[in-house]
Amino acid sequence: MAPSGKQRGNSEKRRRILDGALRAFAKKGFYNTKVSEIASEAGVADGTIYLYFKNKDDLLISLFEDRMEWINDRLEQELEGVEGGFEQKLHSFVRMHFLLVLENRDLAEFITVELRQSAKFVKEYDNPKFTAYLKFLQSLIEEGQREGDLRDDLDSRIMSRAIFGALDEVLLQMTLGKTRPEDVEVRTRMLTDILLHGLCRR
Amino acid sequence: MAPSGKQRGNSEKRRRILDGALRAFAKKGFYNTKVSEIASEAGVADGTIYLYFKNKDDLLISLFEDRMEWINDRLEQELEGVEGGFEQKLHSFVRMHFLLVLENRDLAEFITVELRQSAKFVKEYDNPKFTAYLKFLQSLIEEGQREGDLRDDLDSRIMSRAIFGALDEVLLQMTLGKTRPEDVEVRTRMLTDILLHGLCRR
DNA sequence: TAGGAAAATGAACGGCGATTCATTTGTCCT
DNA sequence: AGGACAAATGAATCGCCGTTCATTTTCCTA
Repeated sequence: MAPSGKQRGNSEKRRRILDGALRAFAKKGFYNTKVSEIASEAGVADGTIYLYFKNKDDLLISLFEDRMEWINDRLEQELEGVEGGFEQKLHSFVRMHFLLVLENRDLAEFITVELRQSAKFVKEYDNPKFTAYLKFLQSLIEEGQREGDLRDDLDSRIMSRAIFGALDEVLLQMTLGKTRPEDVEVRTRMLTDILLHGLCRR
Repeated sequence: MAPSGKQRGNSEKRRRILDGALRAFAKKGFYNTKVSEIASEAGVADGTIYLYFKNKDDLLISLFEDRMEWINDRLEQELEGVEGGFEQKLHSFVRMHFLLVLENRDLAEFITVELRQSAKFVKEYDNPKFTAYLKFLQSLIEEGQREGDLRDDLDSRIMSRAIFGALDEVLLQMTLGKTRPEDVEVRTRMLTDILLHGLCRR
């Protein structure tokens, strides 16, 4: 029996399909990508996809979970070792967000463009992995508040959204234009800085 | 002859179709909306749509232009009369952005969800009306810098993106959940405040 | 090495939905 | 009134593409 869509792990072919789908979706978007294109991108037959995923929607969702999980893991792992207060941690967070996603352009296009869609139209499904991302950012903020670095009159839930939105939009711009590695550093510093200290002259 | 897609202005029916399309797209998204659904939402026959728009894509683009133009006009007009420095202006801008878009929920869903899509997949087409929106925000920032209220070590192009991203993401959250009118005021104050002064304790 | 099961294949199917267009309806002159 | 022109209609068309499944290939075990 073929493993069902929910089946975790193992299969090499499952990976190939997810990778192919990422490339295809990044290029033309979910709705403009034919299943047969994904198949050829992955180097498998059309039918094979249905051995690993229930249907095209399931493939989209699975791809999300897979990539968001990857991002979350790496983010958590990288920030583990960061010493210093909130300032330092936020800087690392922003930098990591940019670097991880830009590490491959396709992922950036996929995340920035398709996440919104799924937020709404696949809303019976929770998107727990994206929620986890936001939670992570949120607890970073709450920690900063507890330690006294941060103002505590701010709703951390809303702030985490706002920060994600800002990062995501700037990322979109970087993705569509051509970004040089040094731009990442510049933008990281700029964004961290205004998030911490605001736009006003000190 | 029927007026072509590019034809500006006049027709009552054109309006009805745009309004119907907005409602339909907000409910199910562009790709999940059938042209016949738009037609019935607008109270016209399927074929009528093709008298006013070249095809479904053209309808999407036209709807964008129409609504973004509306937002830009109202924004400009409302901010015309605002006295005071950058602080006051930014506050009004944020507040207006929220109010205008939430004024009808459908517009909010449409803008937050579909704008991204079109940013990428209809990219041969410039989306000049969205660009105008960003330019407006950008010149607000530059004015603040010239008048000395704002730090001038910040790239206004990137900042305007970041601000838009933050607003848009918070708006998305408000759209999907149920937002009470007083929430708008709270969020406006909160966002304006951290944009101006940052997250750090003063 | 045979044979049986799991995995993979890709041609064919079927439904859907954007678009068309022959026909109807409405409007405006004289 | 009537006819000419514009606008609107909506049923029928047709190409597309997600999905299926009969067949083939691969893999394992005895």
